[in-house]
Amino acid sequence: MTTAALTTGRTSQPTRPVKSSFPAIANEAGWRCHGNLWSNLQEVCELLRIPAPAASADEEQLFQHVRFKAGQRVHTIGQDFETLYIVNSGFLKTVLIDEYGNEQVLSFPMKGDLLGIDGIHNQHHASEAVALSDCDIILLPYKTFSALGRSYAELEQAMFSVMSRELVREQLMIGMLSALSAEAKVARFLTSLGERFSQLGYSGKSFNLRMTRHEIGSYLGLTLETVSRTLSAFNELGLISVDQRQIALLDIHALKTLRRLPPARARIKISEKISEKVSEKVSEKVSALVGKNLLPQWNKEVAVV
Amino acid sequence: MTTAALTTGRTSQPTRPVKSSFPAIANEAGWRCHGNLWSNLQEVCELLRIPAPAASADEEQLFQHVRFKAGQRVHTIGQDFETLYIVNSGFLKTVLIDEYGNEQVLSFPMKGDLLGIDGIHNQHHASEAVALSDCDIILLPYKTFSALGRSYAELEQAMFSVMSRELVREQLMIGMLSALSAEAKVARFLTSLGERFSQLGYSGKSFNLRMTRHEIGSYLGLTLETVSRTLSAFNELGLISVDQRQIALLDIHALKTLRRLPPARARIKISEKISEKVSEKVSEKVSALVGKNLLPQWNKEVAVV
DNA sequence: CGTGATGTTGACGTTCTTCAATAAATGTGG
DNA sequence: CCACATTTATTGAAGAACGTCAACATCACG
Repeated sequence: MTTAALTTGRTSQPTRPVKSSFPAIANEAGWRCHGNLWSNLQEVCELLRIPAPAASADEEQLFQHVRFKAGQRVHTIGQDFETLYIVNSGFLKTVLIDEYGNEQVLSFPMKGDLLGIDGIHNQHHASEAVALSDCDIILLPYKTFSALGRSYAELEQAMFSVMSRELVREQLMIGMLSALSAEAKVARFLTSLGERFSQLGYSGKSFNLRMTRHEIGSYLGLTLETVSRTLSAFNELGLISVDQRQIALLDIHALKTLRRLPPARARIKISEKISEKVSEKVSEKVSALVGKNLLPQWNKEVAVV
Repeated sequence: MTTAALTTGRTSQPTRPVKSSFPAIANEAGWRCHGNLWSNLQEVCELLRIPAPAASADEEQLFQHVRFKAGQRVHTIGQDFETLYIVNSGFLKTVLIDEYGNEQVLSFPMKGDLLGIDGIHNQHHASEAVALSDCDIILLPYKTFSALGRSYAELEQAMFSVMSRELVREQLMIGMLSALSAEAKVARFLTSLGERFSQLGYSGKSFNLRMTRHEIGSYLGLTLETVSRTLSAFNELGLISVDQRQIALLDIHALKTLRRLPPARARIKISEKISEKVSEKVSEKVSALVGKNLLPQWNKEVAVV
């Protein structure tokens, strides 16, 4: 299908808001295929969204790029930890494998994300990073990084900040996993994906999912069927449009504030009413329903000493 | 109110551990009650289970202790980040507060745990730490820590390791939250608490819970009723004995490997059978049942490229 | 001793999973 | 390029697991 073709084309190399003024290397796909690419510290910092240390141009340190094909592993559980990884392009998942060999998806890293932090402790990786599309990854050998930290105190500081950021992200994930309904989980998953895409310069309202329903379900603590059903429900309500992995967010506000969908029988009425009116009213309708089943679980908790 | 005032007063302007020629003080509880206690870097590192840097005795740095009464907050959400905290004694919870004021428990720190990491990013705390019992906390002002890191590279390295450890812990938490049944969550919660206690030199088999059923439920993504019922079920099965907050773990192996309990009607038969036999057989019985409902959710996932 | 916080237990309902059947998409080898 | 197998996605029906509501018991604390 056209969709499919478009999708693959896009995942492998989306048109990039390039900062073309770079002298050494421009981030263009064509340049890479014949060999490796290298990035300097400044590029790395930019990618990680941390302030670059004032470059002392003499001791210019370069970092190697490595390409992974979809399905390949960047690192595996138990593997010796030697290097951190920064995603320059492509999409991945990180997973935990439990005692029975089942995957538990922990995150879906993309451009600008840092991989491998979990290996610092124990010198072994606790999780596994798998490429969901072809990826371009920058190697940041931990020894090199440590040495650099000694020269640039800001760098060390920035790395603490990145790790802290990651920790907060996981905390929010924990909160979401234990407190939200299936619908709310899926809704937030979609909006947060959208936000990440738009931060990278892509459309935050229309994008392709790089992962299967199963992987989404694992990430959110749901079954793939529940994910599929929830997406279908959102689609019927006009909150999103979904065709396989092609997603368009139609009512981001409703998705963000949604806590629980009305029961199916009530929903039918709504969509009937919708068909009578202009579709712009959907947002209001749904918003009105949002907040009905508020505080189903922790509502008795009051944050007072 | 008084609490709030106290909290703010204390956290907003903690007395700084100045470089003072204070004599080193032994960690005896009695010595503290009339005033503050101070710890040197070596004690701090010991507490954090990281290698202490070879002490250059001249620039001996001391860190102040602060005591918190049960219910007081060590830091609150949004508060400016100035210092890290190390638990020297006592029990706490860290919580997130959602948009409706509901608490989400993230962890139950105890002796040797590091608090406040989430504040490094953004310079504001993303979570709240509340004392569940009277606590003795060591202040580790971030500025001081950063400065020390410049002198002792190992210290910085160790701090990366601690943060990585924390990250891995949270990853495992995510895995547990999304993959396990209520029974398995409670069982693992108990055994992991036991392990932490025994690492601290207390009994790992018999201890007091410092938190309410509600807090456990929040931590595990369950309601307080489910927690209570599950504990009762374990009690009936002879896996634990529970009386209010006093817990004794009777069959740790079964608790660790348990995935799902047999339905209540089946359970009755078991306990009848048990009463006929010696209670030592409980473990085998339950173990036999464990593994029945294996792989209910992610079992079709195969980790192959 | 009484009051509020905490814990237990039951009955019931809803959400989500499980199982199953089918369809659509993707990849493979001829 | 087409048949084929494989993976992925959709949808339905049935039931289990867990949450909700409620009543009561117990504990902690002033």
